[in-house]
Amino acid sequence: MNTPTFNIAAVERDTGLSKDVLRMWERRYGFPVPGRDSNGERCYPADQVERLRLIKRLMDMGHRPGKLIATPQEELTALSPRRSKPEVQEASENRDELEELLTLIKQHDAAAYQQAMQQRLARQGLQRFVQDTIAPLTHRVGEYWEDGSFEVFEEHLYTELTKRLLRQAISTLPGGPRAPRVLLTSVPEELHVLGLLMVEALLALEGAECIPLGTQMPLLEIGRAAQAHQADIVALSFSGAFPQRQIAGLLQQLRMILPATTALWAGGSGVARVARSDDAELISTLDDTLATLAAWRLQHS
Amino acid sequence: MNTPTFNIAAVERDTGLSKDVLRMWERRYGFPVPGRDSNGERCYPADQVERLRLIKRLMDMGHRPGKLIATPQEELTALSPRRSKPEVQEASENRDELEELLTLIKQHDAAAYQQAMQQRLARQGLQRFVQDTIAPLTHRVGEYWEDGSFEVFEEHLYTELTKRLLRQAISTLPGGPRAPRVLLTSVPEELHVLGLLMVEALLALEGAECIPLGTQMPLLEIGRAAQAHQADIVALSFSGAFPQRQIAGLLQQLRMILPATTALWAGGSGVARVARSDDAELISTLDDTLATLAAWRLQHS
DNA sequence: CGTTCAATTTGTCCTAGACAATTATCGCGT
DNA sequence: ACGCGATAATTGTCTAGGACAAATTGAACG
Repeated sequence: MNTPTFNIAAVERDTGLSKDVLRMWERRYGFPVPGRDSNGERCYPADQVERLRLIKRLMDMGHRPGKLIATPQEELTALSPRRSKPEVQEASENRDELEELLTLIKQHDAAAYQQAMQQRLARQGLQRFVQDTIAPLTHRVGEYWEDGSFEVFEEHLYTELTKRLLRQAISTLPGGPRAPRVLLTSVPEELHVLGLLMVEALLALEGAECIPLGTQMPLLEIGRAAQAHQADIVALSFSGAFPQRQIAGLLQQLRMILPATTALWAGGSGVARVARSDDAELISTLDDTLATLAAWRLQHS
Repeated sequence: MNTPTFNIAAVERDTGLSKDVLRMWERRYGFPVPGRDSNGERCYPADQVERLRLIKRLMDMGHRPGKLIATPQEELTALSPRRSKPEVQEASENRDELEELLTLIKQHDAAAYQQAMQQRLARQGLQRFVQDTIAPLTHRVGEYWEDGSFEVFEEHLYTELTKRLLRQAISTLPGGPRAPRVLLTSVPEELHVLGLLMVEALLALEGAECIPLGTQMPLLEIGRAAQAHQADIVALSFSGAFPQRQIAGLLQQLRMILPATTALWAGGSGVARVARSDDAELISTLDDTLATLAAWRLQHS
């Protein structure tokens, strides 16, 4: 394995830090300090890219970049989650079972994981499977990812396999015209789809008609789609990684685009800290989803 | 529906044109000409965003931006595909059936589409279903999208429903340890997953063990994943929309990261015009996939 | 008619400054 | 001691134009 160097676009791709931020850090903090090629363009060595990715991960946990960059490399161990989580422990039996499932992922044993999950699904039924297995499991994966126990590719494997399970389960639900019609998608830049699938499963179980459009729909297209499908509700998902500050503005813009009769729901861990407004219903937990659906039905009966 | 304005970041999100390009076009061509807010920052009105998206779509079809921007709005009709395609017509019966399937999508009738596809899958078997139904259908969707017959959200609906069908079909295949072990993924910025799923279906049918990691894996992570899963082959997918010029460099970098014993395959319509090299096997058609697999087996027997 | 070379087009990168939004810190009143 | 508001530090994104290389087109020539 040689040591390739990365240009600034490659570093942006691999770290998620924008070119502007990379140049700004270099100017302000003196890190990173890439070499220059014959054209005077930045060449980042692999070890600096690695450090940048670590810093990004710690930032996503709530640390400040200024501190992180000043810290020497022993911050490698300073990755204890900063957000103090009260960590309401569930019934330990269930917890242990979930840990076992994640152990299978850590061992990269896709087949065993899928089989174990299928069994759980059959035992619990779809609703409890979503609420008691997939949701806490995904949350746990997020924690493991934050404290560095999960590699990126392990998280990807978990996501991919779990997506398949959920989609398969959803496809077995009865079809036919139902109400309300819910359009499920996310805005550009937001590509986490697991939350959408969980919501879809719950709504479909409750008799709603879900129109899954995948992720990354431009705002104007969401408006068109809502009209074409005569959607009663547009449901968006924002992951915790989505820049908080943009959410309120996005919802406001979308509210202006959508007909007044179309409800706008926004869910996912990204909306937890967003201020309430008249633009959209904010849904912070999976239970809220069902409550909000019930409220909608009451209002439209 | 009011007329919201978009800041430059929102336009980048919704059009896929980078901030640099938006500013450059304004400087060079005099379009777009956004208003300015109280901070002197650009505010793009909705109609200009709309025009930019149209221009972007025509560019993806092979037109040059300079010409497009100079053209007045009647280019709306000038969207006949520029790449002259010989269009080898298939047996018209099959063609008509495919058109019917797409008509269901155009009518936004998800349930009918899924049912029709399930029937086809049962009738054709998975391999022929992939090669004779999904592949040409996806190609056709691409053409419809290019000539403006398909809206973005219709293409999304097609993709989402088809993904589900494929994943479901794959999940019914027998499990267990098989060979070779193929790691399937794509690089960051590349999020088209249908091609990967088609390849996965074909390889799984041939007895390969597929490890699906979804899309958007950073290069260094692909290396780690290949090692952790002891992959024999790393297969990447590049869609036609992926910037051609970056592909060769990416493959070269990845080749340096991977152990020499791990094969590197690159497929998808994006690699069609990439020059051959020793870094990776280029796979331009689905048939090539099976041929390349056979060649690998011959070499490792 | 094909091929090579030059001209044009086009995207990305560069520097460096400004400002607004967020977060931290301090001081005050209860 | 603790909550709250005001100031201060931090940090990301925007703006401006200049430069250059990769890709494409067009022209000249064999």
